[in-house]
Amino acid sequence: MIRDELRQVLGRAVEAAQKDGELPAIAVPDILIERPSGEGHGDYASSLPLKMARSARMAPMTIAGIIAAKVELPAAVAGLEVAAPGFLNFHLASAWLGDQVDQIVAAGPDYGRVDLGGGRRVQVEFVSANPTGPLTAGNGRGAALGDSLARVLSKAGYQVQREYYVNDAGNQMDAFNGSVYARYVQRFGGAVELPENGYPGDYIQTVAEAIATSHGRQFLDVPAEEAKPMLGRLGVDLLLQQIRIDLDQLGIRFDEWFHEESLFEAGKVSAAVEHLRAAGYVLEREGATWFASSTLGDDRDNVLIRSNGVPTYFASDAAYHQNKLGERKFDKVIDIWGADHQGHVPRMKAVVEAMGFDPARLAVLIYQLVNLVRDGQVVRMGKRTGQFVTLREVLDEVGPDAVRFFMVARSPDAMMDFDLDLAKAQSDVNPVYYVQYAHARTGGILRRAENIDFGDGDVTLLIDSSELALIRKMLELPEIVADAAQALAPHPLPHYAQELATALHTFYDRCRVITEDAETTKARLKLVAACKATLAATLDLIGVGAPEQM
RNA sequence: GCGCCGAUAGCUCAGCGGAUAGAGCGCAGCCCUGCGGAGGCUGAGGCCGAGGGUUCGAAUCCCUCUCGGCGUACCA
Repeated sequence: MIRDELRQVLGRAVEAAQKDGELPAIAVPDILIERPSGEGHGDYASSLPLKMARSARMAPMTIAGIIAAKVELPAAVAGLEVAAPGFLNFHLASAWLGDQVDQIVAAGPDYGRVDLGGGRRVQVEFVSANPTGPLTAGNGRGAALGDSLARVLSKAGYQVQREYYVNDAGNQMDAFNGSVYARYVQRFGGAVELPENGYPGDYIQTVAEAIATSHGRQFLDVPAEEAKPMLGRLGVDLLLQQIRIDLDQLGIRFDEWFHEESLFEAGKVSAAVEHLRAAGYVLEREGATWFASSTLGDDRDNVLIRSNGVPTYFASDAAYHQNKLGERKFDKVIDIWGADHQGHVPRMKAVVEAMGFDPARLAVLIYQLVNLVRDGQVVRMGKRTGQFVTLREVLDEVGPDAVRFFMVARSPDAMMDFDLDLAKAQSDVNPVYYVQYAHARTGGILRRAENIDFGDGDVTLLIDSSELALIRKMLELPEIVADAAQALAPHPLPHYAQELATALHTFYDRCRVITEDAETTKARLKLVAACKATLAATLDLIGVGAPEQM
């Protein structure tokens, strides 16, 4: 990446100046290369002289002049200028810019790839919604975020595994089992009340109905305490099936569906507790077994095993993370949770550390919850309340591409009001269609020029301001990928996609591609092909389709 | 109470230490007898929640406050 090259070039220039005594031997601050905002500030800029001024006890402009004199510019850079109050502005050479078009065409769908990961293994665990109900619109946000992040990391040279953690153990399952049982019995006219903290949602009746259809009334003859888990098991399977279908429609495939129950079956949960005990982090108090998380920065201790002998969700989660980090040995594990699990973060970090792992190997991403707005009213979401809008409804109403684009575009930190009516009303002017249209347009041009071989197109003919602007915009993709991978934040991608689409449309409006001028035609076709590849790569990272025609 | 997150154009949101604060939608104009007008161009519209501080420089960092979301269980 040219950005890294400029960083190195500046570093060497400072070093040389220090060696020659033109600059004092102070510690050099991090060299940041940024994209200047205004016109006329070049393609890249650095404020390094400003940052050095204080400790060097020299005027920023003087430092800038010294660095500029010492710097050895790569061929890509046509000029470097010093600008008040102490910026260094780089201008890219248009010959080099044109050359990048060839590079992009050669890279094709691979364009944008950077090697940050060096093949290190990263696991992204996301969605992981309880299989006690359908996915909600809120889960859709975690789904879009997680999958896009996985795509970005993969593009950035990591070996990525996508995992869905199925919470099919614990006392919420008891509540679920009892709920399905009640609806099942009621279906056949029996009088069994929904359990006290059961699931009131209508979908439980749908599940019970489905089981009644496939299995008949056979569970009525089974003692209740045996029938409940059997019915619950069938219910979970049905719901997981639906969850897979929803995710599939969003273009999300998990490499692994990891069942919490398997940890109990293999004795991993008690093993984890014993592991913590051996490490000296377990204490018995009030009849329960506690994890001493307060000694590791959490503000309170946490129960691992209740006084009734039943392990908490936290205990199995400890075992789960031991499995991820210790047994499967991922170099990095990224958990993506909704804001309602935010309180779980400090103890999870603490338990990972207590088990002897470097806590930096675990990153927990929290995304703020989604408020669904319908008829101007916020719909409170939650499977326990039975009041929620399903992902399915949103998918049916707005379509998967718009859902993904919209969900990925928001910073995870920002709470989000998803107005269904608005999303529907806006769907025909949705930014995603604007970007997809740009891609289809490149497809249309190339189809029209099928019989023209533009392989030897001369890129030095691309000199219109809109052509150069488009090339510059395409060159940003690898930087965006690198930044997104580093920050674990894919949300700049949709914004970039829009800018790229605008650059294409502007070019299209100013420059006719297919003309009598064979040479210009070939050069521009090559530019269009490069843009098509860049758009497709960007859309792929977001997880939406890149249609050939619309 | 304490902790985490948010507050930027009429609306939905980017920007999160740099040079005149951006985009989409909406609004007001303009551009088609040429490759897909689901397009392009121009304009109006901002005490960047409030107040202090740090810095050559703050929407961006620190402190206080206001409002909103979430968390603060032997729930998950």
